[in-house]
Amino acid sequence: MPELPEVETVRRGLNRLVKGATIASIDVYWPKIINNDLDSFKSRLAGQTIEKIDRRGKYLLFRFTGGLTMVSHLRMEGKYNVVPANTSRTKHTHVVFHLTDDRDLWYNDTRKFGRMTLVPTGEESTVGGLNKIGPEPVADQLTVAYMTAIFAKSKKMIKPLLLDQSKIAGIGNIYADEVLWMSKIHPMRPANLLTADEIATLHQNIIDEMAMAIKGHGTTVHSFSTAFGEAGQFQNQLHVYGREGEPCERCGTLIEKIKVAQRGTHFCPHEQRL
DNA sequence: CCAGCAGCCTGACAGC
DNA sequence: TGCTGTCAGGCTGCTG
Repeated sequence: MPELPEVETVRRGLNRLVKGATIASIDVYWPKIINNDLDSFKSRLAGQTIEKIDRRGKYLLFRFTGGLTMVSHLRMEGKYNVVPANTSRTKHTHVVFHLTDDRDLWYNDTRKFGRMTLVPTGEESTVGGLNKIGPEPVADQLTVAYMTAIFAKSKKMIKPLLLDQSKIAGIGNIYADEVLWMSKIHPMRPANLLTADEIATLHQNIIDEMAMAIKGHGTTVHSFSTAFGEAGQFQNQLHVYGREGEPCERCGTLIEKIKVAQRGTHFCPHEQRL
């Protein structure tokens, strides 16, 4: 569930299902997922109530009574589920939060890449990538002036720059390809060579695409059958991601897939020129 | 500063 | 069928 629209969909699902719930106890089956001392993580959360779940970029912020925040990053495959108490866990259930209302909140993660960190509320900006995270991709926080300034300073290729969470929060591999196609910009173009018109177009497309994807409840690439984010419909509205070999919707040229900065990258070689 | 690459993990899929 | 290599929506840390 990785990019911002998917994480936002999970956040909304969690607020609907477990806001106000109280943790009775916690079982952890893959300790590396917890960045804190395990016993302290469990004992500090026992008895705490979930006030709400916030989000910053791709990070979920569970706000607890008692002034605690649990920062949770899903990385590639992390998922939350709510199940009846004592449901037998699956091979990919690595953390179980037992709630006091006869339900369990599961954290499932096939590849075990996700991480959780418990900190005093207000200190979440010390956690991992949150200490240097860029503005959210919404109109009142991400401005054309800001993008113009950071692009002018960088000769890096535009795609890896869009994926850099310290520059703009929340964009991942799917939406980076999508917004570059919409903006007719080659993914390998050095950022400092974008024109003012291209930056303005890209800025608008980033904001519109994120909003549209949230409205569509995110993108579901693999067909899983559980959890909150999986009602995602936005995969039906992708223009280039996963469409290599298919004709570009605008010009008919076949979409190509290449590697850019070690990431699979889809683009139209006719319209997206270097 | 940057680019490149290994590492973290498991599962799905293509090709032999 | 089984084996091998590659790939996957992310991020960190190391190297040159």
